[in-house]
Amino acid sequence: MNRLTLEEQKRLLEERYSWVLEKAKKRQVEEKRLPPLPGGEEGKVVTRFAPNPDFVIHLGNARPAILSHEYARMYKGRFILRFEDTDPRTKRPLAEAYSLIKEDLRWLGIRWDEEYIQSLRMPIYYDIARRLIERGGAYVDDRPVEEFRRYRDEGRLEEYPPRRRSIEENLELWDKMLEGHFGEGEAVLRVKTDPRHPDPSVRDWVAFRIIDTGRSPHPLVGDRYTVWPTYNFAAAVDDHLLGVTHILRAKEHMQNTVKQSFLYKHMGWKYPHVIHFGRLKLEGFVMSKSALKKLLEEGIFLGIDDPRFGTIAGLRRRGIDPEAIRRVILDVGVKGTDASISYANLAAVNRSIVDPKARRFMVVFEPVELVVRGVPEARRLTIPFHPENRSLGERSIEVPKGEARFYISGRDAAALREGGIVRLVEAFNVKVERVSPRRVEAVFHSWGLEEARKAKAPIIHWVPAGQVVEVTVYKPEGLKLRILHGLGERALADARRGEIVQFLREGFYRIDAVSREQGEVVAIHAHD
RNA sequence: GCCGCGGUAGUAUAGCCCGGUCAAGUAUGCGGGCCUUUCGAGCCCGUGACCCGGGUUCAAAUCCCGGCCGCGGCACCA
Repeated sequence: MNRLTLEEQKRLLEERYSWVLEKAKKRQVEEKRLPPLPGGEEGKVVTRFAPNPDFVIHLGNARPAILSHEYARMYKGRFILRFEDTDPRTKRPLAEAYSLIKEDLRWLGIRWDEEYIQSLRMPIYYDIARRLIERGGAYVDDRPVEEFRRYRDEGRLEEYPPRRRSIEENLELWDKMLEGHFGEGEAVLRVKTDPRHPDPSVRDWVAFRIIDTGRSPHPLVGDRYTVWPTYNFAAAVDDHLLGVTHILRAKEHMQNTVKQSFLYKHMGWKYPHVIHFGRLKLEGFVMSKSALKKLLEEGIFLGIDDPRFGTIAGLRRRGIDPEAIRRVILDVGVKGTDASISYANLAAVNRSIVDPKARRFMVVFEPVELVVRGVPEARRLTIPFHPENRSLGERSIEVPKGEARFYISGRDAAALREGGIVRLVEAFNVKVERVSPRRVEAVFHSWGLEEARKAKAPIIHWVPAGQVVEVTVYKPEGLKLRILHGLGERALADARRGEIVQFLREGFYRIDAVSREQGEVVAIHAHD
């Protein structure tokens, strides 16, 4: 084929294999692209990912992160990372979470152009609050909540006395709030909205409340502040100040968009474009932060990155390639409906990414001894780590002359019949003589693959006795973790921690721990 | 209950804005075959969906109305 000229090759390709071309063309066209952003202009798009650092992120959080990042890149714009940590009381930030989240994002291939932490921007929020009051867009409410609710729910919010205060009075009370004249729960700053808005929660929502940081200190700023902006205030202000043009967020924020737009109106700002998408669920995985926290407290889990968790760290530890996560999220896209991804689907995508680069190793579970007599000569078998990708290298295994001992998997041993021929993959063929539960006896038959084919012999994997490493495998099954023990070939002791490998005929695994001295390996099952 | 959003095969998604080319595309799953020194990969064939009911129209997955179902919100959380 390569002796033909390029022209001849082309012609041949077109005549006889045009479908290959069409397929290739098709694939290019179908390479998943995100739909264009409304009002998206090249070089001018600014997006952000704004996690609460109260825990690590999971697959659901990764969606806005990846989509926002992807859009910023697509339009050659800016991507901002912003930590929203303005509730030291009920959603207390976790000091480690800031860096854990960044680690997860980097692993996902996300790079941010700017980084902000809201708890470090408090003076900015205070300043905007003052300007908002000066514009008559907010008032201090120092009455008990019940009273506010009564007015609100009776549709008489216009008559609510604090709402009717003068700007001067509000400025004074605001200063008092900042000076610490009020305790927790004694005063809030409310944004004036449509007092008759159909959604009561929109009516005069809270922009700032008082949190006793003496009792619940903030991990970054301790008790320096007691007047804290709510999510809606801080996020809205920052989106404007940082020049965010497009907000991509889950639909639980829909009402927040409505609330925040009142603030924008008061300030004369233009609200960014917003895209709301549905929730993303990974079937069979625990996703909710609170549920995860609870499980962790109960023990019995390997940590925040337990492979049974839908956290990014958990998926990483399980052997999922970041590219697989990216593809799945891009495939799910920006639809408003909830999506439920099956692990089979994620696994299929992952397999296609990992398969070309995963080294193959032989590991047998429930090992059964196989004794082969009559090996005609000693041989040093050189076996590549990957059937197609030779750049992954090879290892050699010695087979002695005469009697050779191996281990094969219990499952394969159980399927053997006396008198049958079986091929030890990449080695030779044997004829089975005796099968007992713990031991199989066989006699050398032939070296060649052809003979095995002719005899329709099954091809099984094996491990040479005396040259093994102990393999412990964790196999996540829902919330259970099955533990399997096996024997692996010696070369496995050289695997790198974190490497994703294939155990021949047993599926893909991530190497979780290696102890070369002890000859022990721990691996986590990713998928078949 | 109130406010809002949405419903395409088992799952996910394309198409819906700008009705016909859609007896609906793709991926994954599932069934079968080929290939292969793996039960992996690759290749081929098959399977299977427009929530329901009305309306508009020559023509509706696409537009309109109603119903049903799902989801989100209704915090001094994010």
